Amino acid sequence: MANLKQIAAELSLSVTTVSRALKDGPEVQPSTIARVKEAAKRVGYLPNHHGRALKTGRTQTLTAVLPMETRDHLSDLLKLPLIEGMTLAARQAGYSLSIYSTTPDDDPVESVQRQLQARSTDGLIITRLVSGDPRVKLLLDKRMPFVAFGRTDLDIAYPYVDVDNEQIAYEATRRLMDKGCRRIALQLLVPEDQASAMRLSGYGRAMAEAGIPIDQSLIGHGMFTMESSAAWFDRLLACSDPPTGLACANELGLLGALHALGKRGLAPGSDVHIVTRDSTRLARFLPAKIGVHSVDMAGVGRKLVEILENRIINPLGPVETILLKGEFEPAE
Amino acid sequence: MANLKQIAAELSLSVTTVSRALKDGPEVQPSTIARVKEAAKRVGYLPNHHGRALKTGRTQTLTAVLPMETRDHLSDLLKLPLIEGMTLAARQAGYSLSIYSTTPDDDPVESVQRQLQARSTDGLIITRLVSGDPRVKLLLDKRMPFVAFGRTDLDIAYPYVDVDNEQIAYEATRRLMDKGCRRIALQLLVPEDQASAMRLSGYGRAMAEAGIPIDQSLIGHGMFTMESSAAWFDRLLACSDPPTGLACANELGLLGALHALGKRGLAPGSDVHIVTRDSTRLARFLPAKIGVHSVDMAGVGRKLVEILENRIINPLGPVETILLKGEFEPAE
DNA sequence: ATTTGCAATCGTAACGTTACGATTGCATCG
DNA sequence: CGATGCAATCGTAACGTTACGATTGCAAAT
Repeated sequence: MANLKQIAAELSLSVTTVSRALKDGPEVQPSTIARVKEAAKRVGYLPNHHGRALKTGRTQTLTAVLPMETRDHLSDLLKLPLIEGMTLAARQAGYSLSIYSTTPDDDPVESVQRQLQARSTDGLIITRLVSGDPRVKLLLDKRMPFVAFGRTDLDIAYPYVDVDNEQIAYEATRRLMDKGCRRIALQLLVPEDQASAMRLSGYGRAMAEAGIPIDQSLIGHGMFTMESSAAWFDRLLACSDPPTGLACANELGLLGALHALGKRGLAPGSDVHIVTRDSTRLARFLPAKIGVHSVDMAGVGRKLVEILENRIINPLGPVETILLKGEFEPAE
Repeated sequence: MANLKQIAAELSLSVTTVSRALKDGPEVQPSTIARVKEAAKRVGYLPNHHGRALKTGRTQTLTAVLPMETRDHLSDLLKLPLIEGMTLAARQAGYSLSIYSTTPDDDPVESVQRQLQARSTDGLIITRLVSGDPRVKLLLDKRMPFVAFGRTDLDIAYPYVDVDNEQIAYEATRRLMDKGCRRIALQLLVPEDQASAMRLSGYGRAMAEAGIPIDQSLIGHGMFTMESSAAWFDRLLACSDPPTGLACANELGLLGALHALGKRGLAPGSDVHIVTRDSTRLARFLPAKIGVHSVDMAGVGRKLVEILENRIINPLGPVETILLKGEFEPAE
């Protein structure tokens, strides 16, 4: 493998000059730069990542910490476009992206701490923020560049990209009301999950405006998988006063609910009106009338990387935040 | 950040001894080892990744090259469990996993070459093999440890994990015939894609056994997205002699086809029998009778990492290959 | 008393890069 | 003509780690 030393020897230059020439240092004569670059190309020189990292402290690696909801790998599908968006944007910016999957058994704070201490990454992307998320404080304290997908309820400025879950849930609930629904079921993940909390808040706002009291039994927690969603919705449908509307947490929640409906011979769009969030565009292709809030997760991924990159380059720069409105698409 | 030097200074030992003690070197007195480890723990020592990598040439990083089928991030859903399986297994083995997404515009060989030259990874996971895939020869030549998800038609031994697509497609076709189908449509990706080639071969075998001539118009290529699948199947259904059976390429192909069926008011399981491959377990939850070949992609991811790890540790060891049978699950 | 053998530890160099502070050669100025 | 300034380049040290070949101290053997 070619290195600076070899190129230097070949051209009777110093390693320093070669190093500088390759980054167009103003101290080097243009003709020398050209000679060096030609030689570098000829011998197929590529800078050694680790030599550089050791010297500069920069690794050109970003790390995304992604939680798996369940132990057996059945994760929210939005992660796929998110990952693709992040990896592509990272690559374009000259970074490589490392995925750190965590299981429900992992302590989220410890996962972050490990990344911090090893100093093997230039920046961190954290997701699934919880109320008062301790990772935010930790990362700010340690001055590790990071960006969050999602907000939390802390009174600190930090960079994030988030979807306006409150607004989306509000709108979703309103749509269902427009269809005549008054008993509206809502899927959430866990109460600590800040996105779920915001969704609950938006749902509550819409219900309050309509003067409908909230029935706690219609609010489902732990809707991580198709199985849990199906079982939950099946129970609801079996009640004496079953829901006529449903706001799903995500694609998996939707599929589970449809399964429960199908088993009872009920039709989505007539017996029960359904609205869901969707990032794979899957909901649109189901043979069922479903209202869809589509969120461009690949775009979120790109934005996350962009903000993180700025953070790394200029740690004292303005704290960028992005709040995306979901786009509502009525069923055809 | 704590380093060997600091620990050495604190204990009045040499850096060498500290380094050895931390890896339980037999040259170091047990009591010294204990002292060193205690100190390391106390100051929160973690080895610097880049110092080590520079010295040893090992990076403790694996890279998975994953192709995006389309420019706009709508990828085969099997990638999600695959990624999760890989990242978890990599983490357990002490590696971090880097995802290198490629777009249809990227040259696959060049993508691999870049990884090779930068020497920033200990091993490569390549996927979506094509006929006579040049990457296999390249990686063997350059002695870069790698493992493939999928086989190719080269007469060289190399490590891989693959799904028996020939068998799955054969079985799928047979199932459809058992339902009485004779006009059976088949979804493929691209002709070069080796998995598609195997599926075509299995389909052909079943058709030949049943004495049914193959109608090329029933074989759909480019079934990467729900859109393309829907459009294709819609055209087929409009024919004078439409298919009564369909073997889908994957979840997205299935959803697209269901969409086309739904638009025409046709029912899966009666008007058209459907069989699909599934790794997200999504197909099982659709309100439709669908035969499912379920493939445990998280398991595939784990196996890939396992084999790659062995390859890195012992490059001259036996070439491990794994061929997974798909598990057929009839619709309930 | 000197040598030998061994256990425990050490010092140095090296991996490839970059930052910093020299050093050189040459033209220009007073 | 000697001093000054500048452009171009250089040498060295350092990042944190590990490999290799010393070196030390001490007990046992000659």
